[in-house]
Amino acid sequence: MASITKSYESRDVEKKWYADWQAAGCFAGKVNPAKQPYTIMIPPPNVTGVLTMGHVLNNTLQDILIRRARLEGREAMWLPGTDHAGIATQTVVERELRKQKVSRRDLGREKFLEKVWQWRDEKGGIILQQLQALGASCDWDRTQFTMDPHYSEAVLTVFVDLFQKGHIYRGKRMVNWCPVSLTALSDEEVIMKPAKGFIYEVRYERVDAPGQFITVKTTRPETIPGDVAIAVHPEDARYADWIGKLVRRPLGPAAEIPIIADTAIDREFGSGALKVTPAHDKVDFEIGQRHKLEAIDVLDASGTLNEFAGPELAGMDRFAGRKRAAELLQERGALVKEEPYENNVGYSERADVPIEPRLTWQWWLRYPQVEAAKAVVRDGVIRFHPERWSKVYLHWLENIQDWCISRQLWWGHRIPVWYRRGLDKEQLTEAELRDPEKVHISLNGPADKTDWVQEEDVLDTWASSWLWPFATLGWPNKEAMAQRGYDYFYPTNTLVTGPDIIFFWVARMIMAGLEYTRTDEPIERRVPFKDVYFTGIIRDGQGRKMSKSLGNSPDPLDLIAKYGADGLRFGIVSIAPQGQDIRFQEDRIESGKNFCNKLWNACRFRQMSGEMADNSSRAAVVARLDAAKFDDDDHAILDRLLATTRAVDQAFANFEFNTAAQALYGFFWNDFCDWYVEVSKAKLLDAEMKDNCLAIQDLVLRQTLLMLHPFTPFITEELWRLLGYGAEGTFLMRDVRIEDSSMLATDFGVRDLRIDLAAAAAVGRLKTVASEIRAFKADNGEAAKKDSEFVVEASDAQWAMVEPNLAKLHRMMGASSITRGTLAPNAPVCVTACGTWNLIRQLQVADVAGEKARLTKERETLTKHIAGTEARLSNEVFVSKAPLAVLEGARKQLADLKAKHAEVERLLAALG
RNA sequence: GGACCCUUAGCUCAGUUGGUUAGAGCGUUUCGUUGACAUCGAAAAGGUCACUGGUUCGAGUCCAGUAGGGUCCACCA
Repeated sequence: MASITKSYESRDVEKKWYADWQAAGCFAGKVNPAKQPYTIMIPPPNVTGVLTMGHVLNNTLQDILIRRARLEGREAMWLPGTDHAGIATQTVVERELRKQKVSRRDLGREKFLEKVWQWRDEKGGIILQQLQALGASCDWDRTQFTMDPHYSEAVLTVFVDLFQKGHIYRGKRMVNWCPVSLTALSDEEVIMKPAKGFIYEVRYERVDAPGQFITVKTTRPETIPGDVAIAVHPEDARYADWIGKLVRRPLGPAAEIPIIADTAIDREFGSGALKVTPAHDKVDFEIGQRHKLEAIDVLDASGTLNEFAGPELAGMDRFAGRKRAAELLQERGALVKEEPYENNVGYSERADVPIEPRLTWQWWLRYPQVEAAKAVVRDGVIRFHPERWSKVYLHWLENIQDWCISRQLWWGHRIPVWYRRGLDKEQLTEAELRDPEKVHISLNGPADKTDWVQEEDVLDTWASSWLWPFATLGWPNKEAMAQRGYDYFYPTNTLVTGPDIIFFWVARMIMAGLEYTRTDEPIERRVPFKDVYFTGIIRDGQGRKMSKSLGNSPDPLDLIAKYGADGLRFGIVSIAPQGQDIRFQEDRIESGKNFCNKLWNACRFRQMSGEMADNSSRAAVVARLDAAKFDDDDHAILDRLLATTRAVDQAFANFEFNTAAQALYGFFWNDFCDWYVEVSKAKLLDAEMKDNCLAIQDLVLRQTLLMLHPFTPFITEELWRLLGYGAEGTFLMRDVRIEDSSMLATDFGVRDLRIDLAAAAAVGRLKTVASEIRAFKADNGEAAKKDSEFVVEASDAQWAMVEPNLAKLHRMMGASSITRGTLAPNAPVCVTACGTWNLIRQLQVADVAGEKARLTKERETLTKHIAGTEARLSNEVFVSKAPLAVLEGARKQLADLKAKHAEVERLLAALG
């Protein structure tokens, strides 16, 4: 067996095992009726994406779940893939083309799409390779792309179906228009941001009464040429005699526009009058509809003012136009006031420019299954972790708006609608849209394509990714479904994602799942997943969101090189409490690495401590335990092993991964390494004790590696092999079943190894005493290592706790001798639960005053605690109401405190 | 305007049915290289758990309110 090196070098280990796992097909999920399936669908990253810290957290958690499920004997399948990410990808490729001074329109649609595909094949999906460096155990043979042929078929099938069911319609409506991407966006893609600007007070002169003005407040004077009315509240007394009169539009082509009354007007705002510009504001548009007003569009698609804005403004960008408009108004005496103003402006999520409300023809979806989608979350068929996100989810569904699913892009699923050639599609009525003579809607298009013209628009990317949980399993193609195990793997078990896409993706997947899967079966079989775990957002040291533009996100690959994939994984998970945002700290990643090194060295120590015995199975290790040789420490460590196993089981059940990681960290580092391994050093010198002690170490290490494997897969696989737990050709990740706490306990029962809890408690006391003595030594300027002489004045009961552990205690306390006797005069003294310890020095320093001060201080502390405890115990209501355990704990504590207090008193008296 | 979250040690944060003297990591200080590990060990200092009330024998934990920070939703020009 290879010997273990002095420190853990992650790089080679990671490379080797990942390749071996893949070669052995360890990641493949296969239909296996004998096993229970466990499925996760990766949230498909954008095909343009590169690995961020957010991905690291999210995918580490998925890998933890999937690896744990594998160890628990389930058929685990984690399906990877990428999303075609319409706008993002198209933008990237267009940017590259621009470097060559080519625009997509120069190329034309077909050629451009060829370029995009070429880009995807060459540079897309890097992120999936990066995930491999992280150790992600995805079933790579199943990798999906949302524009794979069969996936596209699913997307278009759903479109056609929803159209036929009447959920999809075409309508000319106000949309969020991105003047940079030149496409409509859904409400979810618009981010409201406070924007600093100006608000302008503009006056409009009455036609029938020159010299009389009505003023309005606006932040967008450049749209005044598009004004078609001024609206006031019908009950606003100030304007009662204005309604129905005409005023002159102060900018743009000359026009006289009416004063109208509408209840949408807020009388409190500004002057209580609103300029109505139906083409450029949602509210105005609605007012326009109600009053049958014309909508004058003064902007073109890219946000440039057009001829309807008048010759003074035409051709100007909207922001330049705003400034110019204010100047023109000023010149004409129409500008009453201009003051700085901050308001909320909608920005395009992708292009990060203010969106323009724009009136266009778009395709819309009335969501299906809204009520059912609410019910499954409300009723707990799908559980959210943390639960509070369900409120956010339900609130959105309560106020759901139709979804604008068309995008004026080329990269995406082209809408499967064909118009009869020569038809003006802008003029189609709802009835004509459903007339097969005029409009053809199908998967494959009309037979005679020359007679028809296909819709130019593509579908919103989310209108493909909402089918992810089942389209990836072959839906709707029966053959593909059978081949990919749809029946077996759907519904999936857990979705791990960020709360930021709860509307974009989570809610929509639930609706799609309910609409398209197993409609005749129970609801539990139709939902796309059972548990949704929402991660926190990773922030930088200053609490800012990590983003490319801020450059505050470390490159995970650098972190992997520096700390190892396992170190990174363990570090990030241990600082990620459920559902809380995470402030990234590199030192936590470092401590993940250090933990790996600790694990490595503990195993190294085991290997150096004695011949490796039969570790080939749990039973083999357990068979090597010898109950007759158990001492207190053996009981204590097995007790802690059981407790830790239980804690980890529980943490997994509750999706509390940081709790599990911390439990493992604390157990392994403090209980095992700092105590058990240290006391082992004395035992290993004793031939009688050695074999049993090593068997215990082997058992603890085995169980620890199993529990840690989902968190730190590489190092655990390596050590598993090095310590002989698994044979060549087998893998911890695939061929081993993890024991839960009850299985472990049963094992002990079979071997008649009842864990002695009193012994475990005794070790706890001994630890405390060791710690007290070490502190005592430090207080007295004695080096921890230095061989100190102790004389202990102890009762028989106290000495009985010390004597059997003398060998260990010598080592743990740095003592050359520990003898029972009477206290020496003038020697520093320490009162413990195991007697009063005297430190005998080579050079007696009679610091009576200092010793007295120390003991007096200790007595004060004790007195205070005694008083507190006595007060509680003398409270009758406490005694009658508190549970027995609490009561007894308090009594025991009081007795201990009093004994200690008496001893300190005695020592003080002796000092005089 | 509505909803949710956060406020605990110098820093970043745990603290899941209320229960002894509130924890961890990092940082700081002191001591330590005995063959697992200096990516380490031993120890120390450091907190009126944001504030004010309330419920309770008992509150960091439950309730109400206040202050500060954050997030999401919302058509105030």
